[in-house]
Amino acid sequence: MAIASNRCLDCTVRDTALCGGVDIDDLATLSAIGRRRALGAGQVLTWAGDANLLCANVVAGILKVTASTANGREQIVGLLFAGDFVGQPFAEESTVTVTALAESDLCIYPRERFERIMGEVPGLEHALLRRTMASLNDARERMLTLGQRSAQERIAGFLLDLVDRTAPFDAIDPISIDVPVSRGDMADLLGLTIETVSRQLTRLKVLGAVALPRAGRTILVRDRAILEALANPG
Amino acid sequence: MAIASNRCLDCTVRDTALCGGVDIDDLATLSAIGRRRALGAGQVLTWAGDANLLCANVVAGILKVTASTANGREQIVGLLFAGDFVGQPFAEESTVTVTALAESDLCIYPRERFERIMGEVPGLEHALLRRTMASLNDARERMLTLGQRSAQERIAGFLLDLVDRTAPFDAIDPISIDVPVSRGDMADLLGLTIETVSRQLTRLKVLGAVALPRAGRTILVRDRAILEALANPG
DNA sequence: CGGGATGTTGATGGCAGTCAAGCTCGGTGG
DNA sequence: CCACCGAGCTTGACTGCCATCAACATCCCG
Repeated sequence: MAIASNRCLDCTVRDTALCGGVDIDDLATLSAIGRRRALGAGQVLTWAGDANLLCANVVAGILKVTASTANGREQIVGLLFAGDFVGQPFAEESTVTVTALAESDLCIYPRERFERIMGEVPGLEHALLRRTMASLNDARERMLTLGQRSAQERIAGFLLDLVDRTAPFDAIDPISIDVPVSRGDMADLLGLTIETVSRQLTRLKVLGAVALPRAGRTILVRDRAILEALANPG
Repeated sequence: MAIASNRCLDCTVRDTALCGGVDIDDLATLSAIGRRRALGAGQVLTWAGDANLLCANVVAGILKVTASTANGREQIVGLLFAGDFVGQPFAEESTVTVTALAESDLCIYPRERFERIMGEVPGLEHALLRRTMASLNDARERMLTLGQRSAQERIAGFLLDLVDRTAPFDAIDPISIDVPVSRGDMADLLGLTIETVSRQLTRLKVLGAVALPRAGRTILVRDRAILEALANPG
């Protein structure tokens, strides 16, 4: 028990994850049902349509949450980073597929046991509610993008989100950012095709907004103002 | 107190709304801070960007939740019907605009007081969590539509949703449905333009899937199977 | 150094947006 | 009762953005 508790106290996402607000004593309860699991890039945690057996906290890495049409087209409906919560408590069946985009570590709980603990550990349900509402806000913003914005606006906005995520608030150009997903995933995230993503990026390069060293996942933002103008025209 | 409690017991959405799972005794607490408010068609309950002052239950009517770009394009990110919860507890600022699409009745609570009561009344926070997760599922399905489906698929899927919402499970064609929103709102909901919505509807008419008596908000679904084939091609 | 995965670039076409005109329907007032 | 009017809806002509198909370049890893 003490060992289990210590395991949580040492956790790298102790402060940012769901368990952050939980009392030290209650941590042991959580810890007792949690198991670490590593996922390789491309490995799937849960499939849409399968029985909904688990919840988890992301300890490290990055995962995508996807929904698919009957004929196989895929839409990324969310990205998960260290500290994020994964899963759908109280649902019998999973409605989304969760896939690791890179090596990831998770702290996994059996769903039903996790639900029971939520009723016992004060603050846990509240914390999850806040996270779920934040996810909903995120989803709504993404709906706005998917429904109303042009390819240009989507790419520029995506890059700005990345800058805000990785760089300090008052960072000055140029800022080097590491795109955590492939072009294909960018396309699925933004509701575009790979080719359109690629074309818009080279357009940004021509405009001088970014530089694309060695055609890969590193992007150098040379002029943030240009990106902001393109993301919000008008 | 007894009067207040009775007011809730008589409520037409007592069973379906958030307060459905609340003890009769606790209802009085909720009732004490709730106020009825009627909204005319087109009236706005909350503006995106304004201080987030209230939450509410929809007693009757229909409302839209919208997000907008800086240059005025609008995306409907959700519809609210009788029994649905409105608002963003724990947020200082509202991120969406909520507008009545038709005459609507709400049961309004001051946000901060509602938050306090959530901490006191057992089951309330849990019920809200479940609703929020349902909204998130809804939002994800809509993201899939906005990102990946053609105009044809969007319209057919939308009509099928309406059928499922209004008609009994085993209803046989033809089914008459009442579209609760204007063409313009359909467009904003589906990420299309008014003209495209109109064209796709007449296309469905030509295909024999629907009939459009007197060009308005009533649609007769003649052949549900056609709609299903169009909504899920491939 | 090869081979597969990933990313870029080019040519083309179709779907849906835009602009514009006409239609339908309900309401209003002469 | 009918003429008028305006909002909402439909239809048409045209344009343009982005998807599609295809070839090529680059990167990565054995």
